[in-house]
Amino acid sequence: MGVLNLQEWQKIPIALTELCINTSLRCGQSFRWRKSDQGIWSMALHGRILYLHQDSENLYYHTPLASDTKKDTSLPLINHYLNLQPNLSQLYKSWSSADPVFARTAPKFTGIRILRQDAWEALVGFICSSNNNIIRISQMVDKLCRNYGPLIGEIEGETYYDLPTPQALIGDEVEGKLRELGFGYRAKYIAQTAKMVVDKGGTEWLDSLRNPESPILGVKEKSATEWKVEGRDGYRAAHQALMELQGVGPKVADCVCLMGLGWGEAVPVDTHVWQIAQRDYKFGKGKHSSLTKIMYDAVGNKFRTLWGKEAGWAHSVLFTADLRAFSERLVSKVEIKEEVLLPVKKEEEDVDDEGLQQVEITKKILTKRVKEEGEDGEEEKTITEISENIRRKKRIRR
DNA sequence: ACGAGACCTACAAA
DNA sequence: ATTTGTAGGTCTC
Repeated sequence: MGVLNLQEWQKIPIALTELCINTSLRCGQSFRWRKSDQGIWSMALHGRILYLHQDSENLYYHTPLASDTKKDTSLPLINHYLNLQPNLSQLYKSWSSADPVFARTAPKFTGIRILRQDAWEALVGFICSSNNNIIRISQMVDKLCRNYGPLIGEIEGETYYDLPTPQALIGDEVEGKLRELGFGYRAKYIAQTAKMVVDKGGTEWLDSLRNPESPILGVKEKSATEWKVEGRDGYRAAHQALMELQGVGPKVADCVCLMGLGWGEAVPVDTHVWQIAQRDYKFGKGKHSSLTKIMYDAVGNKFRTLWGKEAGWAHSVLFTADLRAFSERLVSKVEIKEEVLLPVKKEEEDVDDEGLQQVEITKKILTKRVKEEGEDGEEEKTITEISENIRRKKRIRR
């Protein structure tokens, strides 16, 4: 991508704590954005190619090749797509004051904003997401666009396709073709779901499930029904309707509700969130150790109680912090220098009624070199951890 | 209601 | 060099 000439670009003053595209565009919400090595994000959106770039003071946008009328509509489109209306730092403050766990994690993950994607795009993307990683999901969505979507344009040697409509995916050959393209078992899900969506009324049917407070571009807001801990009625109805589709379980349905239909209270509970719930919110102790439907709903209700109407937004902050690609931000580059095991004692110990046990205690001295990302570059330090290892060995019957 | 397998693929880690 | 595990789950017994 050519030289970044920001003078031709439009800009919106915005702080990184209000929006951080480097995080928001690659934390697994949207799978079509590309980033050039000069830090320019690009994607085909609503019939045009959109470039984005951000520094500490401004968000810059540019629509190369677009007609003047399309350029004129880019600002409202960006406001809509990037969901710039809510005051994010205010929301972070209120989530932090309600929840010490959030308060501890959030400072390193500011500016994470839920995008307002098209419902159909979110649906397709998240059907692809099962048992999968973000890189491959992105590759799959790209293949879908290149094989079935409309060509939007070519610039700087890059071609841009938009997502295919559901109607473009109802052919009998689609499932086989998608399998060839490496979709695996998700090929059937996409093909079936496309047919079902067309059957139910296409993207208009999907949009009928939207949060009326977050309508599609150009449609006037209406107020949603009253708040409940389990989510508003419209959200519950949308979730239930989506679950009828092939390849759409509770988690994918919640992703579509949150990122494609504007229901801020939707909390997708995946393996990451379930682990967070167990580790930091005392879920899964004793009974209910697995993520059953009961537990799935309980986790969502817990977070909605804690964080309120935009619980899904807060959830995404903790989710992102848990992603492998971002975990370096918590502790980056841990290198083990030395590990020493010192025998301390070895003895036999009484165990109630059971007999004698051999007990071996060792001290583990672990020296690590840790690099942490600070404001200006990296900081290196050496950490020494000492832990006691207790190994109970054979049982000796009395 | 709950649990266990199977399901496609690619790529890192052992 | 092969094998194993895992990555934003869902469906079917």
